[in-house]
Amino acid sequence: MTERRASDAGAPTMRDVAARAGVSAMTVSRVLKDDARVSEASRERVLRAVDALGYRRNETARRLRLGSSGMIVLIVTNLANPFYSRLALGVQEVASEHGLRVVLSNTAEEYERERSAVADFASRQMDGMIVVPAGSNHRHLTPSALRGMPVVLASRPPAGMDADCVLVDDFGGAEEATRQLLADGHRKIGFLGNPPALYTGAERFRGYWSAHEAAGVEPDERHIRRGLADVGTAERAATALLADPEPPTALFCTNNRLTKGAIRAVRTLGRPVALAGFDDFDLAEVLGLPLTIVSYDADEIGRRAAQMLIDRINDRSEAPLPARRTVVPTHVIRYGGAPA
Amino acid sequence: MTERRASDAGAPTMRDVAARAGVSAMTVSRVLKDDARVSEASRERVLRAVDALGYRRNETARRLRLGSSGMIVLIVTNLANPFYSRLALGVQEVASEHGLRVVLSNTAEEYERERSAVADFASRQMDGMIVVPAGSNHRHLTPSALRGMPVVLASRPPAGMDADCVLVDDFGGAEEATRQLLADGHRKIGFLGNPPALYTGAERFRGYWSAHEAAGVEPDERHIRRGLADVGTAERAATALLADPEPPTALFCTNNRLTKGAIRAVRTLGRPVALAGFDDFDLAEVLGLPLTIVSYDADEIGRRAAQMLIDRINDRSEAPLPARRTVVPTHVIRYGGAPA
DNA sequence: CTGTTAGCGCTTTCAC
DNA sequence: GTGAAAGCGCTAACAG
Repeated sequence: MTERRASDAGAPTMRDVAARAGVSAMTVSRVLKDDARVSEASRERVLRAVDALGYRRNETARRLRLGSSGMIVLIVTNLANPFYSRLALGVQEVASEHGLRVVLSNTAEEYERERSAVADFASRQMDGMIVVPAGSNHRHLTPSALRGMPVVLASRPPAGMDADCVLVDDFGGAEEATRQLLADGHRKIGFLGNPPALYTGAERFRGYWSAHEAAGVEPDERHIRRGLADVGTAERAATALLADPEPPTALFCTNNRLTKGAIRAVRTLGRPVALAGFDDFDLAEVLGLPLTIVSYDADEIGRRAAQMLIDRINDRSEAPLPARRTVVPTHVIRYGGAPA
Repeated sequence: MTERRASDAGAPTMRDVAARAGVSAMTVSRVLKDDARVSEASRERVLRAVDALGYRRNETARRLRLGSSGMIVLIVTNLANPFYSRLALGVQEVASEHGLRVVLSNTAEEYERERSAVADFASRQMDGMIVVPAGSNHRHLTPSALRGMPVVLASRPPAGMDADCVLVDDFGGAEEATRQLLADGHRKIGFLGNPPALYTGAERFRGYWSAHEAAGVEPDERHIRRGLADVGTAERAATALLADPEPPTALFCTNNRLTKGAIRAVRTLGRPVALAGFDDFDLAEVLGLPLTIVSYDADEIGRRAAQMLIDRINDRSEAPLPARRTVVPTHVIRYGGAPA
C-alpha cells in the first residue's frame, strides 16, 4: 500500500517516474524535453527510472497541453495511382525531417468523403493538411471553415478561395508533347482526355490545342474524346477513333490510365499509331511502341507541398503570408518504336 | 466583460457552447455523443449553439480522457510498390467502416526507421498497428515492448514471437507457376530471387524447387541468382544467365521488380524466353511476351489484416486470443506470347 | 536548478 | 434529465 498512484490501466505516468527518481514531475518533463537546465545527477536518475519502468511519454496528453498534434494530413483522390503514392512519399520525406507524422486519407474522388475527412481531421487538431481536391467545390477548405488550419492544395488549384498550391505544368507539357508529334509530321492527332471539369483535364487540352494553333493545324473535333475515366473507357474510345475512315495517326492521352487504354487499343488493332501521354510508367521502354511521354517528378510535388505547409504552420507573423503557387516542370521522353 | 471564458486561441470550447445554450458542459457532451437521455428542448438549444459558434469537439482532449486515439497505424516498407498501396487501400476500407483513421508510415526497408516509428506511435496511443516488418528482428514488436498494443504483421510472419499475421501463399504460387513452365516442356528454368533472408524469398524459392522435385527435374544451380533487390540488378543477372552456353529457356522471378528487369533483358536479347513471376502488373498483356504471372489480391491482405487488428482491439476477454494466421491465395495468369 | 500551482478540453461518477 | 466535481497526463508560468 504505497503512495504511488500508478494508473491501473498499466502504463506508468510521469508521476511514477518522478516518484521513483525522487524528483518532481516537472523535472522529468524537462529531462524528456532535453531542454531546460537540469542537474546531471537528476537527469541520470530520471533516465534510470524511465528505463526501469519502461516509461513512454503520453503524446496525447502532451499534445493537448501544447495545442498541436504534431501531425499533418494528406488527402489524395486515388492512392492506387502511382502518381499519388509517390507524392505521398515526397510529403513524408519532408514531414519527417520536421518531426511531423503524416496521416493519409483516400477519397476515391468522392467529394463527400473528402468533406467528412477534412472535418474529422480538423477536430483532431491536425497541424495542417495537404489536399488533392476531389471536386471543384472547395467551401470546406476555406480558412473560416478550417478555423485557420493551414492548407495546401496539390495538383489542382483552389476554386473560389485563396490557398497555397503546387501544380504541374500541365499546359506546357501537353503543348510540348503535341508539338513533337506535329514536328514528326502528324496532322491528325486524336485526343483522349479526362473530364474537362478537372483542372488538369482543361489545361492539358489547352496545351494540345495551343500547339496545333502554333503549327497552323486545325484539330479535327471528331477525333476528340473527353471525360474518359479509366483504362476501359479509354480503350473503347481509342478503338472507335481508329476505326474512323480517316483515322488519326497519333493519339494524345491526358494521363497514365488513358495512355494504357490507348496502348491496348493500338496493340489490338495491329496498325502502328504514335502515342503520347502524360505520366511515365514502368516498362514503357520495352513496349516496342513509339511513345512520347510527358513526365515529371511526383515526389517533388509532395516535397514542395509539405514545405509550403510547414512554412505556413511555422509562420507566426501578424499579417498572414499571401497565398503562394508553385509549378513543377515537365519534360518529354520519347521511347523508341521498334516496330513489333 | 462577460463570464464567458473563450479560449483566446480562437476555437470555442464545450463551455462556450454550454454557456450559449444555457446548459452545463455535461449536457453538451451528451448531445454530441448522441447517447444519454437529454430533453428534446436541451438538445435543440445545444445544437443551435453548436451551429452558431461553429463548434467542433476537440478530439485530442476527448481521446486523452477516453484513453484511445481512434487511429491505427500501417507501417509498410515501400509505398511506391503498388502492392503496398493496394494493401493500404484495403486497410483503409475496413478501418473506415469502424470509424478508425489510418496513419501511414514508410520505412524504405530500413529497420531503424521502423523501430523509431513503432516507438513513436506507441507514445501516441494508437489503437493498434499493422506492420510489414523490414527485418527479421521483431523485438520491438513484442507485446511487452508495445505494452499490449495490438499488432498484426502483413506479408511476413513474426520471428521469435507470436502475433497475428496475414500472408500470401508464396510457396503454392511459386510451385504452381513453376509447374506450368515444366508442363510446357521447359527443363532449364532460371531463378531470379529476392534475398533468401526474406520470408517471401525463401518460400518462393521453396515452391520453385518443390515443383522441380515433383517433376523429377533437377534445377541447375548455375541458373539460380538470389538476393536481387531491384530492376537493375535483376536485368544484369538475367542477361548473365541468358549468356550461358547452355542458357535457361525460362526464368522465374520472385517479384514484380525482378520480373521487369528480366523483361528488359529478354527484350534486349531478342531471343524468346518464357518468363514467370510474382505480382501482376499493368500492360502485362500487351507486352507480347509469354508471361506466367502469380497474382493475388493485395487489397485483401489489407482488409484481412485490418479486420484481425480490429478483432483484437475490441477483444475484452480475460484470456487473450491466440495468435491467428491467415493465408491469401494466389492464382496463376498466363499472358499470351504473340512472338515479337 | 527545482518544485508548486493551475489548467489544456473533455468525460466519468455520482449526486440531485 | 441535469449538473458539480474530479481528473485523464502533461507542461507553462511562476516562484524559490
